[in-house]
Amino acid sequence: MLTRDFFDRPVLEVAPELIGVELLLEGVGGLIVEVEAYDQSDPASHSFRGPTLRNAAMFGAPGHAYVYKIYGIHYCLNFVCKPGSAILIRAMEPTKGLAAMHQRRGPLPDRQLCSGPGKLAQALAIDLNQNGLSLDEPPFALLPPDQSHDVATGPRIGITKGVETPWRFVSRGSRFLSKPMR
DNA sequence: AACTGGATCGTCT
DNA sequence: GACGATCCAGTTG
Repeated sequence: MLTRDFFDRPVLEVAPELIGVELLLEGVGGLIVEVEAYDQSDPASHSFRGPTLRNAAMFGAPGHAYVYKIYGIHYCLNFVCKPGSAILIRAMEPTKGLAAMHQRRGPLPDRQLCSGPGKLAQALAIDLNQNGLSLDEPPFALLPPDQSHDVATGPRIGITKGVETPWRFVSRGSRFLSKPMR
């Protein structure tokens, strides 16, 4: 299990180490293949203008979930690191509970089940009920990688500020990314 | 393959 | 009152 100490470090140190980690919610999930880092100095981050009701979890204890709703439709899952910083989980390679994920996402190819932050949240049935939950106890489980992964870095996706900041981390060559890297 | 617009609503200005 | 750390379907090339 990945415990609080793992997350109580600089967000740029933690983010690449999440590639290959198995994320499960109620036993359903897969291997993390794409993440993005956000911190308080970053104009693209929800924490940039300080604590609010929505981003409260981002300023809480490390090792907890920060979930928010975007565009009135989708949910996105983050892992909180040091206060004001978090890592957006953007894509996974499905490994466990494929039937449950297909039930929630529809009869899609496996590579499209979790290939984006909103898709991943839908596949795992994540909503605001998970906001603020600890990542080292049920319903969550985080298991360390059993192989090493080649991590590639590049600019983040879908933002309008901090566009050049290369804080996107992906498993190089993975077929399960939200978008190919560069 | 690349781009466009629509869906839909909580949060902050 | 505008906008977003998105997704999908439709159109165009």
